[in-house]
Amino acid sequence: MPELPEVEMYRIYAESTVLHKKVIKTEVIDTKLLKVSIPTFKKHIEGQSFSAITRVGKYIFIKTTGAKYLVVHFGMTGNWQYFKDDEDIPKYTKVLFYFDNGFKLSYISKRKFGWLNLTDSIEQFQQDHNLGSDALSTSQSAFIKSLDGRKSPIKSFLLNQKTMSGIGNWMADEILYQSKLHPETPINHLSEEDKKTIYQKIQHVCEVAIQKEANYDDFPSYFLIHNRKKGGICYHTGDKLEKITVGGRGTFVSTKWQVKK
DNA sequence: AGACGATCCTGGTTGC
DNA sequence: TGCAACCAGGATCGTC
Repeated sequence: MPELPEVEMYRIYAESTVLHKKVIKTEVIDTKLLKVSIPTFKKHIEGQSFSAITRVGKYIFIKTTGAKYLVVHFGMTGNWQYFKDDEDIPKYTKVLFYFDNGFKLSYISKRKFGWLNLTDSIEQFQQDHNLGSDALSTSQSAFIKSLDGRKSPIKSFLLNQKTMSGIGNWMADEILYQSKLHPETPINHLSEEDKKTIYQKIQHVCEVAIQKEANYDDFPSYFLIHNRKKGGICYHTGDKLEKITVGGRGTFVSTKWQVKK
């Protein structure tokens, strides 16, 4: 699932393929994934070049030489691909960008959970959509302060993009596994030490995942992700992982390793 | 305001 | 083997 590290890879991919290229035409194959009308979309994208590509959480913002930014979210099965020959058009292509060098960029979405949008500025978009700062650029003090007065399970908070963005389901499980904390632990039961640990593990998981280019197989062996499946075993205790639901999401937990407070 | 459950969507997996 | 039922998940919306 594209979470912060995967989306960072998509950003780098776009930077090395479509940055500074001019869009001569767009083709919207599935209008449902477009948050603006097709005429508005075409008006602001066609004829413009992509001048900068940044990422906040799981969102990518492509600055155009026009007035707007193109906002891209990949949902749970999204991707994009740069290609030239028509026969190479990827399956599940939903939107196509044609460039003046003959290449195309396909926005791919298998389960249609992603979308494209336009915005005047990144800050404006963050305000309008309650999108907090990127997990990698949130300070420890801001993170700890944002936990004040909350009682929900810590995992639910990590999944919430409002104060800190980029963490999705597998990362939340990974962070809490490495923090040795049970995902259902209420925030108000966490010690100051726990909060610091969680913050550090957020940074650690993000950094390692990006360094390994989001290839799960290359992650260190103590990472939960290798065993995050039915019948998976805890790396530390050798016990079978439990599958529970937290915040409405499937959650893997090693009950002996991860303390519930 | 914060918490929480339902909803969207469809390919892949599981179960009979 | 074939088909139906279920599952996955991020963000959003409505409700308490």
